[in-house]
Amino acid sequence: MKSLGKTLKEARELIPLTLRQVEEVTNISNAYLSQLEHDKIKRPSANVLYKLAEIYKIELNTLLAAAGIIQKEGRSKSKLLNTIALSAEQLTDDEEQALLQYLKYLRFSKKND
Amino acid sequence: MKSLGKTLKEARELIPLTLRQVEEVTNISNAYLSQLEHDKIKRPSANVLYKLAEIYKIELNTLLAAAGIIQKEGRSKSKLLNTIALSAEQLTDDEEQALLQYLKYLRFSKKND
DNA sequence: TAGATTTGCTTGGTAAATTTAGCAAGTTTT
DNA sequence: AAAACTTGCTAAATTTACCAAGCAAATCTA
Repeated sequence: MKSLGKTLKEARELIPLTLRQVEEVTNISNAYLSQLEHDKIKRPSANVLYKLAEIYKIELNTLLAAAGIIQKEGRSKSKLLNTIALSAEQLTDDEEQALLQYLKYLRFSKKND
Repeated sequence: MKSLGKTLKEARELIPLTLRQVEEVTNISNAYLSQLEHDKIKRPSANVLYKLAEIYKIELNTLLAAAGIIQKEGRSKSKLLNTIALSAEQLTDDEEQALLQYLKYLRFSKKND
């Protein structure tokens, strides 16, 4: 299971945002964000986790699971997939098509091995 | 909107359980539980909220709302993005990583044009 | 090439979360 | 009726989340 810090850092870099940009939106200091990403914080407040889930466009359950608070993800396979899907919101139509094409390619090449 | 403390106290008395019984199950001290029920705690950890939602058999969202962390419900995704997420469910972890890499590449090339 | 900005990070301090200890009012037991 | 236990509560002590300030490496600018 990926740690909370790693989960947060991946989500942030995927968008991508700097620590200070996240600070500006969430009012969570960049210092604290850095500590979170290095797993220095054991029990962050629900407030913080929710704000980050919101800005990173990932499910709160994903963060709760990464933080070891809940065990299983419900039924959606992985949190990375939510990350992929939702962060794709900022892509242009062309880029979205390209991503779909690439997905098709992945699945196709899978069939022939 | 009912306060977090009132929500917790009502839920506990409905079962019913004493503060010390809840403490035994959750490892949250009865002293702290009492403070929670009197709204002395502004930002409880996600850990605490989740454990209490579990033992009281109420939705975590209910507690988050009572704590003023979330307001409403509803998450809207575009259909195309759902397609992406659903298709990606059949991928292996390696393929998932490849997709992530490709998304990053799309983002990156977008930044420099 | 040097100054200015940006970025992630660490350190030190403070306010707030959480626990320990213990009290007062009830309830049970003998 | 008084030990003995239970229950909710609070003050004090401890731990930790969270922030302000500032540093070093990287990147940008002139």
